[in-house]
Amino acid sequence: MEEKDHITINQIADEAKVSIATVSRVLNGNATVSPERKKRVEEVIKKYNFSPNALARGLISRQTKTIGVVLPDISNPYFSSMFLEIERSALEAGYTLLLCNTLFGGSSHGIRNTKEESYYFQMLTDKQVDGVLIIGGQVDLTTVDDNYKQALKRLSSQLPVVVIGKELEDINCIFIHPENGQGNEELIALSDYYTGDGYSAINTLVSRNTSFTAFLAINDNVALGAERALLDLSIKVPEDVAVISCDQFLTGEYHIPRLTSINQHHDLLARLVINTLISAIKGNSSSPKFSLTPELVIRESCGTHMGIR
Amino acid sequence: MEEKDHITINQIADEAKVSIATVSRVLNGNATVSPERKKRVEEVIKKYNFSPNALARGLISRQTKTIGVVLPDISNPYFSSMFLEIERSALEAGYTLLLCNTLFGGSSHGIRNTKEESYYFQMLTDKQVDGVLIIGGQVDLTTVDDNYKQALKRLSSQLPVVVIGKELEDINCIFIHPENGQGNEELIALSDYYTGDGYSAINTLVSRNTSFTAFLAINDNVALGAERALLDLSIKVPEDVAVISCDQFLTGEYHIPRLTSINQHHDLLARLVINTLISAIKGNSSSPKFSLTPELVIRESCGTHMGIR
DNA sequence: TTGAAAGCGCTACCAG
DNA sequence: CTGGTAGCGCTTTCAA
Repeated sequence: MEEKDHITINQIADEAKVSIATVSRVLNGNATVSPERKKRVEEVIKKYNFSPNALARGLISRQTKTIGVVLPDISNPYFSSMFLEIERSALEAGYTLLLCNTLFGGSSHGIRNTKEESYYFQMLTDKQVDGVLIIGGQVDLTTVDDNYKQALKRLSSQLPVVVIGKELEDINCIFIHPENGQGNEELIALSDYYTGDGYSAINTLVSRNTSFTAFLAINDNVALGAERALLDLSIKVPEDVAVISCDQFLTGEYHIPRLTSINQHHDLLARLVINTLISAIKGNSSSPKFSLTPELVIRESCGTHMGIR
Repeated sequence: MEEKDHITINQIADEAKVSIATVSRVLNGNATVSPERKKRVEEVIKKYNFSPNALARGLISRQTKTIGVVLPDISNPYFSSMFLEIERSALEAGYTLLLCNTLFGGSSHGIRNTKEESYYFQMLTDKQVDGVLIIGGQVDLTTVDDNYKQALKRLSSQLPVVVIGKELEDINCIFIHPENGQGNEELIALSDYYTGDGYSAINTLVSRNTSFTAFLAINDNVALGAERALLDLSIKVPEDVAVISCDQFLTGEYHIPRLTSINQHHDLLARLVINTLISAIKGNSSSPKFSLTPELVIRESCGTHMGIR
């Protein structure tokens, strides 16, 4: 690409016949500048469509207005819907998001990254993000890898970190963990977030010769896989087995049969975590008190339209 | 958050008893440093786990190793699968991605951002990204908004931009546009990428009193909505109408009925565009020659398992 | 091979 | 209210 000329604060100052300090002042609007000079500067800024270099700014102000988001897989509706909510709140507060998919546990598309979490953590600190949001991944494991703990500990010793996941001892992050999976614990056979997992979960249950009349999936994808498996086994939904999901995506409404879901208010959770992080960035490091009451959204897949319950 | 001490190249230099220039040299490994000094510096770096500030680096080297990705909606499987592929290639080349969802046309979750494309473009240039990748959105419209064109023109006059979308005159981007929607043009009623669009498309077709025996959806979500609509109208899939999608996601395999799809090799497209952008960043601005031949993946929804074709 | 020093573009302090 | 100036942390000449 050919050399593009770029305008700096110096050229604006020159042309407006003021010092760069004055240009900086009108740019930031925090100090008082005389009306004439201000107008002159603003005109030149507009003329060249000047906008200050965020690197130089960040270097001195020590904030980049950028937040790192680390999650397993953005192609999973659970994470993408969270991400969109997070992005919206971040935007409102003037932040931009650096997204890192660790692809921990693989992805729905068979794509794998080779970097581990610590790589992303380092990169994010190098780029001087103002804070990091971690959604699931390693932290969801029963036993968390020691290297990961080390990396997370180091990360959180350098900047504010909010984690959606269960608390780890001796690590200075804000952990936010909505209570999932209460009730209906009779039969559990799930391992992951994907369609294939729902499919094999049903097969596992059936091969165990256990009998069940309801299936609670962690998300819509898993529910879809389960329904497919049930059909393949000639088990009818919802006559023989009711299927319930835990997502609240619009597609549930279009499923055949329409999916009954538990609304866990992911949107609220997303807003909660990003706002917590932003306020931590601003110096307020208290953990938020919250409670998100799950809510059942009844549709066909649990059998209510047939009078079954 | 309490003040975190941060280590700089100066402290490394002090402790290793060399100049900062020497530390910089071992950091970058481009100039020769005597073995003893090099070892000394490396030890101190390791001791403090030092990693250089990317802002300072970017300010002087004029590259941030960051790429902006602007797309309508990451919660749409088409975009998220592309994004994952893009991210993988970017990572391999040492780049990080700044993701911007314009939510142009709304999102599958009803979330809307209030910023328009030009806002993201400005932010990306401010943050000195090395290049920008634009996937769909405004560029997909029949008539592109003038403000958008202006913004895109300005953006591409400052840094390399690769666009997946149809070419716009007089704008210095690299446009890459896979040929979609060839054949089967008998009846078109689609407007967008979402499940609801598929649902209403079917209703539109039916209300027009047109008769059709096949429905080609732009993606799996639209196909799902169409199937639901057909069922609601007591039209059987695939007996009465065959449904075909253009995605290649794993969930298609689990649909009821299993979705017949056209594989358009989005993964290859993703790799193509990111590699094109990276090579443009490195100074090679030629448009790539390519052809992606779509491939039909036949499953139940088109009726083949019943001997229909 | 090495260190001193001049910036990258900006903010914020200091005098005036 | 204003301009000069000292850096932010780093890379890269330029001499030695």
